Amino acid sequence: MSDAALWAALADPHRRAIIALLLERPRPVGEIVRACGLSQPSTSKHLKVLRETGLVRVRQDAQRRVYALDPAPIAALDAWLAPYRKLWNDSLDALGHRLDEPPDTAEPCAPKD
Amino acid sequence: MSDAALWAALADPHRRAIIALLLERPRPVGEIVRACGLSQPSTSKHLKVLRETGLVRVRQDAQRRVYALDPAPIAALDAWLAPYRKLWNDSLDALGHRLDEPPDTAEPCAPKD
DNA sequence: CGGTTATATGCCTGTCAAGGAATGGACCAT
DNA sequence: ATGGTCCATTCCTTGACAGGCATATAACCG
Repeated sequence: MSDAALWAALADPHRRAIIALLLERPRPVGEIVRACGLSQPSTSKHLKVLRETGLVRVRQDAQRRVYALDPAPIAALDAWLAPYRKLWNDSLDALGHRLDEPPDTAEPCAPKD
Repeated sequence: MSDAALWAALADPHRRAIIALLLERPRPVGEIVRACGLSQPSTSKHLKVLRETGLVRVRQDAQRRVYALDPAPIAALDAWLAPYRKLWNDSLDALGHRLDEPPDTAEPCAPKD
């Protein structure tokens, strides 16, 4: 469902930069604006996207809105990653072992459906 | 550098679907075309993007091009993820109401730069 | 209250990427 | 050689998104 939204949110480098900023500590909008060199409205729009995907939470502190990272959605990314991580760990093992492969053409590439 | 390219490549749901297909086993283009319901040219273009980010490799087998997953770039994703994974594991620990990391909040949120 | 700070939203424009259709090109079979 | 299969590339159109500017909203301060 929101898996696509999560990927879309993290696809933007500015948004990843914001995420990285908030990893250090929660920050108000103005600080994020100065850090990522965008205009305040653009930054606000990026924050809105991150909010809607659940990647950040807001806490109101007087006139300021302090944004903080919510790591929960990133867990979904890790879950997506899990099978691939296993695969590349196997690859590293293979490198450590040997490089010659038995005929791995055992799979006849038959269409499954 | 190519970190942005990696994110951009994985941002597209069709490309993630292709990656998932290739996780099971290497496949020729025609099979991928049928599996993801796109036209052959569109599929080829997606495969080109995946090729250019190093996510897949091609092996020529007569007239067919057999694509296979290369998990190496995904390691970069895992590296990116690492700090956040730590964070959300801490959150889970906090849910278990065991906060036996007393001086971990020694960071007074002072502006670093 | 009026002014100021801090943030969000709407509108507009340029850019970029995805998708389809048509085409090109490599390889095989007869 | 010729036709056929499999795949890549080009051209074109369309839609989505980012960014800036102007403006609205909200909270503090006097």
